[in-house]
Amino acid sequence: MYLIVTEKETAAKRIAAILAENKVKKVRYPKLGIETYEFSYKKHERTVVMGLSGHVVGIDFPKEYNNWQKNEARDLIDANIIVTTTNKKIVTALKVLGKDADLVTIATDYDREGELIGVEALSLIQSVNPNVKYNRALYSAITPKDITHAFENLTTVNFNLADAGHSREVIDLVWGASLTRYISLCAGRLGKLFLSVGRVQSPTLALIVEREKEREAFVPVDYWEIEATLETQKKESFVSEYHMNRIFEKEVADRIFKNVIVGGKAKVASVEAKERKEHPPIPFNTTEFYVAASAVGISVNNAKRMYQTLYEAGYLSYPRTDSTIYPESLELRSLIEMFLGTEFDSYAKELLKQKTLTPTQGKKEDPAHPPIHPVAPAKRSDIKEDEWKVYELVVRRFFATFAGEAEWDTLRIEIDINEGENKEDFKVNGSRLKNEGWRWYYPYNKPEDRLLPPMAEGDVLSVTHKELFEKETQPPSRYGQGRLIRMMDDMGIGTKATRADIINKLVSRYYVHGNPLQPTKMAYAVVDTLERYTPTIVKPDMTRQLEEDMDKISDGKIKESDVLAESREMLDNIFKDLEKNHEEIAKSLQSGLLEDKIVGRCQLCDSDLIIRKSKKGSRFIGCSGYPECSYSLPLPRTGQVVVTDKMCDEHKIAKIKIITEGKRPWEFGCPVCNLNDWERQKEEAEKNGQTIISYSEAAKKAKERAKKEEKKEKDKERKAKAAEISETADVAVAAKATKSVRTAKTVKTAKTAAKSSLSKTAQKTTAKAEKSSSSSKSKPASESSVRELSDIKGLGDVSLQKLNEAKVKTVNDLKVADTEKLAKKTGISAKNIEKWKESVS
DNA sequence: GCAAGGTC
Repeated sequence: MYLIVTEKETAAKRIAAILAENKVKKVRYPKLGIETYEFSYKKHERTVVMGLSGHVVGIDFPKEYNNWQKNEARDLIDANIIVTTTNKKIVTALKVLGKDADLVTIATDYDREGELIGVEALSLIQSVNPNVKYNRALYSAITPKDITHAFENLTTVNFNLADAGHSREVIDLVWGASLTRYISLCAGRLGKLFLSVGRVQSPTLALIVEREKEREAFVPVDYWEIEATLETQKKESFVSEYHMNRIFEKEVADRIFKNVIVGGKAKVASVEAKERKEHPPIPFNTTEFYVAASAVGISVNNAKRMYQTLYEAGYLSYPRTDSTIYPESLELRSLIEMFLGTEFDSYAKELLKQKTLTPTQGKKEDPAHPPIHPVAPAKRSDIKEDEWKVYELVVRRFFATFAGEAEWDTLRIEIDINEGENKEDFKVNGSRLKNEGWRWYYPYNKPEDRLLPPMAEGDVLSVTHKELFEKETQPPSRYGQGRLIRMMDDMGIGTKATRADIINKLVSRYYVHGNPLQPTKMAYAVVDTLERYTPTIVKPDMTRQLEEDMDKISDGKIKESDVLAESREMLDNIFKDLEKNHEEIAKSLQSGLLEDKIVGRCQLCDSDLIIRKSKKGSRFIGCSGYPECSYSLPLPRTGQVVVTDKMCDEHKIAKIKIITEGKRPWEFGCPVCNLNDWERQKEEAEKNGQTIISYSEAAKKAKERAKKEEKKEKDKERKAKAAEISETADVAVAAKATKSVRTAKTVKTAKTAAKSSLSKTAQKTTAKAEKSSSSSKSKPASESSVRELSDIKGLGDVSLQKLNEAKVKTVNDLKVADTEKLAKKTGISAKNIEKWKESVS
C-alpha cells in the first residue's frame, strides 16, 4: 500500500482528488475515528491519503518534574525531555496504516514546521515498519499544476530542517518552562495565577509595557489652532486654517486671531492643482488580513474565528500564510470568473475586461501557502451575517489587487488675510476622487471628497467667522491588536499561526487587558525583572539568533546538539545571576503585585485603598490604615479583579473590571457608586416592604447597566475612529470642520463627513442587518429545531466526539454542564462551549 | 498549573 501523509485533513482530501485516476473512495475507520481517501495512482493500486492535525506529538518533561515546589526551576535546564502524544487518535491511525505501507510520501506543508511534522509522522510509522521506503512531496498551493508537479518530482526528506524545528521546540520548552517557574515561585504566584515567560510572549509584552511607559512619561504641550470661515464673491463659503496647523505660542496665536477680523477681506494668494495617485493594495496575508479586519471594526479574535469557519466551509483559502505574492500556479482568471452571476457580478465583469491580469504583490513569499483569496462564491444566505463581512472583505481585497490606481485631484490654496503688516497666511486643501480605480472594488475607509468653490489667484474673499482652539499634544496611543500583530510580524516574532494566540495568552495571564491593550503593574514588574537579569528573552533578538542557528542546522553547518548545549549553558548562567539576586527580584515582583491592587485613596484617612481577601476568602476593598480605619467596599465574589486606569470622577477611585476566562469582561465600574446604588435600592425595598435585595443582585443590575454604557461608548469610539481615519488620510476631510458648523453648501461639516466616512458600505451593512434580522425573525422554527448536539451551528465532528468522550451526549447534558470543567476535560475553549450553550438556551 | 508551534 502507498501511504501519503498530509498536514491537515483538507489537504488530504484535495490532493486525493487531484491525484486519483479514477474515483476516490472515502474510507472511514470507526475504530480509529479517522477518515482516509483511497484510490489507485500509477502502479499503486491502493493509495491511501491521510491527514494529520498539525503536530500529533510534542515534547515535555517527565512526570516527576510536575511539582513546581519540589523541583528547582533550574533543574529543568538539563532535565530529560520526552516525546508525548498530543493526538492519540491520529497517532494510532498512523501506526495501523503505516504497518501496511511499503512506500510513504510525506506531503506536509512546505516549511520548517511541516518538515518536522512530517518527520514526526515518519518516526511513528517506522516504529512499526522499520524498513518502509519514504520520500517527500513539496508544493506551494493545492492546485492540479502544483500537486502533479510535486508528485512527479518527489524528493528526499530534509532531516536537517526537521532538526532545526526540533531545536526550536527544545529551546522554547527549556527556557520558557524554567523561567516561568522561577518567576512564578519568586512572586508567590502559583496555581491558576502563575506568571509566564517565553521567547515570543515576553518581547510582545515588553512592547506593550514600553508604550505605556512612554505614555506615562509624556508631557503634554499646549498649542492653538485657528480657523477662519471665508466667503467668495458668489457667497460660497469654506473653512480655512492657519498655514501652520499648530501654533505653540499663545502670544502668536492671540496676535493672529486678533488680526483675523470678521467682516474683513482676504485674497487668494496662490492656487496649486495637482494629481495624486494611490496604488492598489497588495494581496492579504494573515497579518494584513487581521489589520484590515481590525480597521473595519472586526476584532482579531473574531476575524480569526470567522475566517476559520469560512475556510472549513470551503469558501476561503487557507488562513495561515505569510505570502503576499500570488504563485503562478494559481488560476487567477478563473477565480474571478467564478463571481460572474453572483452579487459581485459587475466587479468581476469589469476586471475580466483586462486582457492580462497584473496583480499587485508584496514582498513576502511563503512556500507553503498562497495569499488569502476566495476559493468559492458564497451567497449571503449561505453564511452568517458577520461572516459575510469577512467574506466580502476578502473578495473585495482580492479584486482590488487586479484593479487600477485611484486618482485624486488635489488643490492647495493659500490665502492672505489682510494686506501689509497685518497679513496672515491661511490655507485650505481640497480633494476630489477623479477616478475610483481600485477603490471602487475596495471601498473601506475611503476618504471623502473635500470640495471647494472655484477660486483663482487674486480673488477677493471676505471673512465671515473665526475660531480659536486651545489644544494639547496627546501621548502616543496604546497598541490595538491589529497593530501589535503587524509589529510582531515586522520584528519577526511569533508566526502567522500563533501571533493572535500569543496576545490572547497575555490577556489570560492577566498581564494586559482592554483593546487597545493596557498592561497591569504586574506586567511592568515582570518585564523589568526580565530586562535586568535575562534581557535575552525580552528582546526579539532571541528569535533572530534562533533563526540563524536553525538555518545553520538545516544547512548542515552545525549540529542540533551543539546549538542546544550552547543554549543551555547560556540559560544556566542566567540562573546563576537570578539566584544571586533572588530576594531583590522577589521584592520587586511582589511590589508590582501590590500596585495592581491599589484602587485609590481612602475617603476617611487618605491611606491607600487596597483589594484584599477576607478570612473566609471573599474579596473586598479595604483601607491600608486598618485596624485604625475600617473603611471598606464590597466586590463581586468571582473573577479576576482588575484595576483600570479609568477614574470615577465623583469618588476619585479607579473603576474596576472583572475578568473571567471564557466570558466577556465585566465593567464593574466604581465600587463606591455600586455600593451607593445598592443602598438606595435596599432603602426603597424596605420602604415598600419588599424583600431586601442582596448586594450581588444589585451588582448584576449594575452589570446590565454597564453593558449598555459600554455599548454606547463603543459606538462613540467607532465614530471617533471613523473621523480619525478621514483625518489621517492624506487629503482628508478634516474632522476639525465640525467646530465651524455655520458653513454653506460647499463645505462638508465634520458631522456629515464622519457620517459619510462610515461610508456607503457601513450604511449598506446596516440596511442589510435590518433586512436579515427581520428575515431571521420570520423563521423562528430553525431555532427550536436544535434537538441534538450535532444541530448546533459551529459544533463540528471533532468537538462532538470530544463532548461525547466527556459524557456530554445530549443538548440537555450540555445545558447543565459546568462550562469551565467541560472546557478543561475536552480541551474545547470555554468561549465556544458558552456560545453553544447560549444557542440552545 | 510551565513554551511555541501546528490544526480545529
